[in-house]
Amino acid sequence: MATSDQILDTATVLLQQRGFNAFSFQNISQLIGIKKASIHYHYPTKFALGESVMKKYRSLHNDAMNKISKDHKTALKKLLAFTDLFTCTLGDDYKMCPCAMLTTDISTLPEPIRIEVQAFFIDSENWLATILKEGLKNGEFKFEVSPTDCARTLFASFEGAMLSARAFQDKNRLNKTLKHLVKLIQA
Amino acid sequence: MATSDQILDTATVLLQQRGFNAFSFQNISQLIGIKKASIHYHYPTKFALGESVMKKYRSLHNDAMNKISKDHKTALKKLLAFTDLFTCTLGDDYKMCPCAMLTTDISTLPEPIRIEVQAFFIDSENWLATILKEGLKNGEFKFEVSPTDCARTLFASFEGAMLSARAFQDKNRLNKTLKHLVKLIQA
DNA sequence: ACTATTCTACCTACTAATAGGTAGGTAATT
DNA sequence: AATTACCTACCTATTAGTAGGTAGAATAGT
Repeated sequence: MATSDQILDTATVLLQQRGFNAFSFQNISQLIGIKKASIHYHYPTKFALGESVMKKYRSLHNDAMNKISKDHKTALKKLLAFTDLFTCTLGDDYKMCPCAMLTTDISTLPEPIRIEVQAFFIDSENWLATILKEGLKNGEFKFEVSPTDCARTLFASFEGAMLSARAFQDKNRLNKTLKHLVKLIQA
Repeated sequence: MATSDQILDTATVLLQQRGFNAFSFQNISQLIGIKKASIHYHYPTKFALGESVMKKYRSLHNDAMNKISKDHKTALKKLLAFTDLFTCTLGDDYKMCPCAMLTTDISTLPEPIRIEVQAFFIDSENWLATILKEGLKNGEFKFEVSPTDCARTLFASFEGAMLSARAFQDKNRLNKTLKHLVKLIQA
């Protein structure tokens, strides 16, 4: 794998595990076996690296959502597949979504990263709103707010559920809450 | 106000705004007008300070919950008053709950702080579960999971809603989601 | 009541480690 | 000859934390 991708992937995991202000160029360099200064050749600043991390993560996340739209027929199955993304992200080491990590750090971050974080929220919420509209129309779901507002509630709640699971190192906290939230909007 | 309390309160706000790994003893000392080294007299280490912050915040939070239990009659009104705590915490500068901040930072924190963070979750969830049980019994609420699981879902979702509001600097994102979540369990 | 001692709550001055970032060189590839 | 992808060596700023000193208040002994 290209060094720039190794840097990006390592930074992504460190961000998910520790947060933006708790990992360093030295951490990355030691993990992939290059010198600290060499990272600056690929990413001039830490902020630039952070922005690239978020851009790639968002792109992969959009790919995953598109795949779900293709692979599943019912709105419910699509929504459940979406919740699986959170379970996968949490993994065995209780990694957070980079978007949630950067949101807590947001007051220390420059505008380009903030915009990427918001874009991640918006992409996810838009995809969810589409699925919710679909499920509302064909009677799979019921909810009394707009699909947009319901999507915002679900996405924020999913992120919160990850946080809770992380605090207790307990995957059940995530899985149970995901299932419960889906049940709450089922017709 | 006693210096140790000034330090504690300043640290609390800095934690809520920036996260544990993005504020320093120097930040605190400059804000309250003492020397950096003097903070170590009151709190030997940054971790000790963090633990004290969380202990005081949890204590005040428990007081607030007890007051709600006394001041309101119906379970619904108690739950709504609870959601107001989140709105107040967010404030005008989009502060997060210290518990959520420390949860993202948790892999960089020692055991005593982790225990405090978990205790904050548990205190909140237990209080919520009591209110939910009450509302379920008298027909104010309906939900198909245990009060404990429902409490966990609600609390995690509330924290997620704060995160979302912070990402967009938009209080509506918090308020709408809080209202929506309450509505979802109303009978 | 007066003195001696101890304690409180700071201070200045320092340390070792680490942070992000830069300058300039080099070996291999194009 | 120029470009790519690194390297060594360095910079300045900042970090948490420590050592040791000091002014003033509280306490104890006579």
